[in-house]
Amino acid sequence: MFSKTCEYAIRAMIFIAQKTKAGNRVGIKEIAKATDAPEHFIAKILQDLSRKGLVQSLKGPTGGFYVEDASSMCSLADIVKAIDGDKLFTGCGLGLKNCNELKPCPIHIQFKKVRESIYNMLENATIGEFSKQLEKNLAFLKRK
Amino acid sequence: MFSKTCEYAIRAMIFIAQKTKAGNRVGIKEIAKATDAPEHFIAKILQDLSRKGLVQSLKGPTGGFYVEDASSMCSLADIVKAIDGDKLFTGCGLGLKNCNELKPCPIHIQFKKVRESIYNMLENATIGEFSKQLEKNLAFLKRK
DNA sequence: TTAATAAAAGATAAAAAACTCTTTTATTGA
DNA sequence: TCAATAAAAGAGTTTTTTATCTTTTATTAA
Repeated sequence: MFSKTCEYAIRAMIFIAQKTKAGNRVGIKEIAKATDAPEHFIAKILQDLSRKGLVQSLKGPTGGFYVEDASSMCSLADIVKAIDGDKLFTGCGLGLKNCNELKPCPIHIQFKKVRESIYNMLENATIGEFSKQLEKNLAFLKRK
Repeated sequence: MFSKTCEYAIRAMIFIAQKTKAGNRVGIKEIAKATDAPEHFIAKILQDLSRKGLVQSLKGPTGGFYVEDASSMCSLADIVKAIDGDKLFTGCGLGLKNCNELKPCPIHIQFKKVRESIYNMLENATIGEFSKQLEKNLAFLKRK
């Protein structure tokens, strides 16, 4: 469904949002541990998200990653678009470039419905909401 | 959503089923052209599907690929499972191995619904049905 | 103003996915 | 039986994704 890069990104964003709410900035090492992701890899991913404005960061001592108020309202769809692009939401299920209503691929209609339900889910799911769940221990981010 | 390999596989299976209904076996070259796939690559994929019994083939002159009656009832879900495995249907949306009802990841519940709708769609979509659409020119398989 | 800290940036490596080419095997029909 | 045909099998190559390592830049606080 999502690339690994995107999975790491979502996990990291949720974790950072939670820490921000608690009033802390958080470093790469802690993020990597908490989300069970390769440290240098998640660093690259966050660099990218930072350039795109989905997360904020500060260098130096007491530095780290955090999210601005606006960012905690960002949806999973925003993250997925930033990392994987929008092919999941708009592309043809069979990878055909010229698939459309007029010249549909065989699974066009069925696939459209599924895509819409995925999009709705991701669009309505904000990072801030999830970080609440995390805090209440109603959800988890670690693999083991 | 699906790997490219899987997309090619689905396109090829639909095309072969249609040709079988018309009473013909069909060669790799024709399949590659009709589904806009790399010839040697789709050959490998069909070898695999053939070993798994989803498609049949005969070597030599007049040989080619075809589907047994039973195979034309095979669903998209069968093909996806054969090629991509079942991680799309069972895996965690965030790639967590230990995600479950008791210890859910933050998107667990939402994701479950989406996965179920994907599975239902793929399970209820048979190759035979699509080949009918193809024949009636109600659907298409080529990229250009 | 300097030592420590932490992210940014750059370069490289490993693994997986996508794709290609060549040789072998099975089948046909002349 | 033999030449032609077509898939199977084997052995690559290329590209993309995932991951790691090293150096640089920015910031802080002592």
